[in-house]
Order: sequence, then structure tokens, then C-alpha cells
Amino acid sequence: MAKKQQYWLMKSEPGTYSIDDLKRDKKTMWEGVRNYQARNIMRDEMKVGDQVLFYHSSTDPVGVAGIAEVCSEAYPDPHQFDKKSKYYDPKSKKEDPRWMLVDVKFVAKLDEVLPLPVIKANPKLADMKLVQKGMRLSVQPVTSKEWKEVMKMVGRK
DNA sequence: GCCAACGTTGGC
DNA sequence: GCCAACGTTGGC
Repeated sequence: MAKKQQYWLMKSEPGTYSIDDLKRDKKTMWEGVRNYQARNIMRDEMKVGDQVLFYHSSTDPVGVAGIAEVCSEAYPDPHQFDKKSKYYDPKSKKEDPRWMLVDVKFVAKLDEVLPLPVIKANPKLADMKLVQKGMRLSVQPVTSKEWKEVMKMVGRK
């Protein structure tokens, strides 16, 4: 069976890690996710080759800043065992890690951020998880329809 | 910086 | 297992 192309949206505060950082690094561990739903998506659903909208939160302007691609299977977030890390989790055991992550690689930086209000103003994107009230998940699914519409809006095929 | 919405923790 | 208190997220 042919593998179906999957799409996601991942949020990051550019002060912590921006699309420019990813462009420089080429590839990064998506560390520090401490939310079970987001973890479950990374652990159970993400596949190498999945396409990712790289979203900048808590900044100006807020919105989609670039495109990335999942480039590893899920594995334990090493920071959860590092006492000095702010992502340290004393309740996580080496033999039973609580937090998983994937690696993500740089694909493209948008010429301009696609701002959240513009996304909200597009009726075709009204069902996007991102624009739902109270939606705070930092890793969330995007449908192929939504992906295509976003690509159209940013002038990519 | 504010605050609404949500998730997690812990007492009972 | 309930739920109040607390912490975090994230838009504005």
C-alpha cells in the first residue's frame, strides 16, 4: 500500500527556536514538548517524509514562517533525563521514557510570514485546528486540503 | 502585561 | 474519581 502523505503544523516561539535557526542548523530535535497529545502525535503518527508547517507563536507577526519535514522516527527526548535542562522531568524513567520527539529538517523559509489573521480570514481554512477557539496544541494535524490551500496562499505549488 | 482557555496535580 | 488550585500557552 502506498504511503499516504501526511501534514502537520508545529509551533515554536522564534525567541526559542525560529525558522532561521532551522535554516542554519538544517535539522533539529523537536525537543521540549511536554504535552501528552502532542507527544502521542509524534510518537504514534508521524512518519519520515511528513511535511510540516513551521509556525511562529508569541511573536509579531504570528503565523506560518516556513516548511519543514519529519526526518526521523520518534525517540526519547534526551533532555528529560538532564537535570540541568529546563525540560528535565524527574518522573521520567530511562527504561520507560515519558517524552518522545522526532527530528525535523529544513525545507523552506517563506518570503513573508503568513499571518494568523490572514489564515483566519480564509473560509477554506475555517476548519483548521489552528484557528479553533482554545486550540493550544503545539503539534497538530493538517489535512491535505488545508495544506494545499496554505501553499496556494504563500505562492508555492 | 493581561487574561482566557486549557492541562496537570493533588487532597479528599 | 471529583474538582479546586495552580501552571502554561499564546493571542492580543
